[in-house]
Amino acid sequence: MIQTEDKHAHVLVSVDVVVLTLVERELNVVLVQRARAPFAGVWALPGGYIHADEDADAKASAARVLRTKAGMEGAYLEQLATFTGPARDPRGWSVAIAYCALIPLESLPTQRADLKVVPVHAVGQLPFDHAQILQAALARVRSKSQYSSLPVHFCGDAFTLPQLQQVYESILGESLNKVSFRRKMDEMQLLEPVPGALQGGGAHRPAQLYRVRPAFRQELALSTRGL
Amino acid sequence: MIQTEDKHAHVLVSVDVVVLTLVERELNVVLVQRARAPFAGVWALPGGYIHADEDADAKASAARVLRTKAGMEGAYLEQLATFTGPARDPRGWSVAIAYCALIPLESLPTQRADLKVVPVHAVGQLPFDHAQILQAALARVRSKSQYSSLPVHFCGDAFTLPQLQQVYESILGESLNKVSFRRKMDEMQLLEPVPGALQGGGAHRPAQLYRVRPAFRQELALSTRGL
DNA sequence: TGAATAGTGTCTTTCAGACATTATTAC
DNA sequence: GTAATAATGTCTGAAAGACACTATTCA
Repeated sequence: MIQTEDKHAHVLVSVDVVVLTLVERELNVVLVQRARAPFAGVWALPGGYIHADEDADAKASAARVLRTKAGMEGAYLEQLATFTGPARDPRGWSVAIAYCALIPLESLPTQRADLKVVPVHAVGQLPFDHAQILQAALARVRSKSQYSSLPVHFCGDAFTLPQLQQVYESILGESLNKVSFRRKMDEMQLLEPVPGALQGGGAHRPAQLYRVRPAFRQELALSTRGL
Repeated sequence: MIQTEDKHAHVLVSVDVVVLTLVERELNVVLVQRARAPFAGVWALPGGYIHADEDADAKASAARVLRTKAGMEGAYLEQLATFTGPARDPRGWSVAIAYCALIPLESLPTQRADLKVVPVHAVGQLPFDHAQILQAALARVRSKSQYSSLPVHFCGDAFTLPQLQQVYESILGESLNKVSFRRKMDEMQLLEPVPGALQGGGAHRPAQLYRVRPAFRQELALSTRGL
């Protein structure tokens, strides 16, 4: 490394992940108890340093943080924004590359004392600028849910259209027109029926089960005019 | 700084800025000639290191880079995304916080030999991953122009509605319905007429001049259903 | 007066939401 | 059959686009 670079080039860089899930129609966020200073013992967003020797990029760092600090695999991950400045971390000028993860409740590990799932409206104080990062994640998810397939990542492998509509309604905080919702889902060509699979169990007509088409497992589908 | 942090915490961090402007209805990008290695003498996106001792955050770093390396003040700036990995910079694992700047052509400095303005379709090879960053900026600008006031930042202080419509059409690459366009501009409450100011000069009816309302000089206005 | 573009009124088409109807299950 | 929800057909109102017409300037 050339000497003249060192003056400015290197600042503290970490990744922080806002893991969101739906619990009883409410957005919840996953917090972990910090193992070390600063803020040892405090509940915070899962985060960690970039490991230049093993991470292919910051997204890989975020995935590794989820795996090692929250025992979580396979969540949908997208970069949110990067938060910077001298005040956000007591150790000095720092950079946090924030990611947003969406995961079905069933895929969260259970029985971990260092993990908790909290309704987003009931999250109290958070260390660093994690409250601001959480707000940015919520704004992003609510905004993208208006015109994209993002919310399917809160569902498991197979789900019914009424279930998916309820997921959208929970995120957007408003009820949606059933006919319009189905028209839009159809237009996006996001889903395919699971052949012969119906979800019964109630005293009523069973619903067709659907799954996300392979093309949209990693990519989002967009609807031109919203919803 | 605690010893155990140093192993992972510090990686090379810079900001890169995609400065876009409209030249004769074409999106153009500002390139600067790099003064030093790596890629000394090569045309690239303006970029530089974060100065932890003087920058309030990465956005301030980006503004400083524009000021010092491109002689540019007052451009609209928004964070684009952060690009990371071991391969993007020959010096090793690095982080580039990319910003997107929009500026009217008239506000660009002239007569600078180390600056050039290139149509985005005619940009050749770029060093680092700057081609990818440029593509991300173009996708962002084109996408946001479909439903927001973003394109007004390509216009100067006062402009006519036909001029603004042409700016939108240039970015989106399609012609827009005049009546609908004006309805949308009206709904967004983005503009106010400059009292008594008309733009004449042609052999036809002169057009009313408008300016962006103060509330939207930094914030974007959004249109619910696009355009 | 004619050519050119600005600005507006109005009709048509398209799309989203409301409502109603049929389908299928458990009891 | 009755109750309950799934799934779909159809009508209505709102919004976007097409088109035409008026307004204002210069030559």
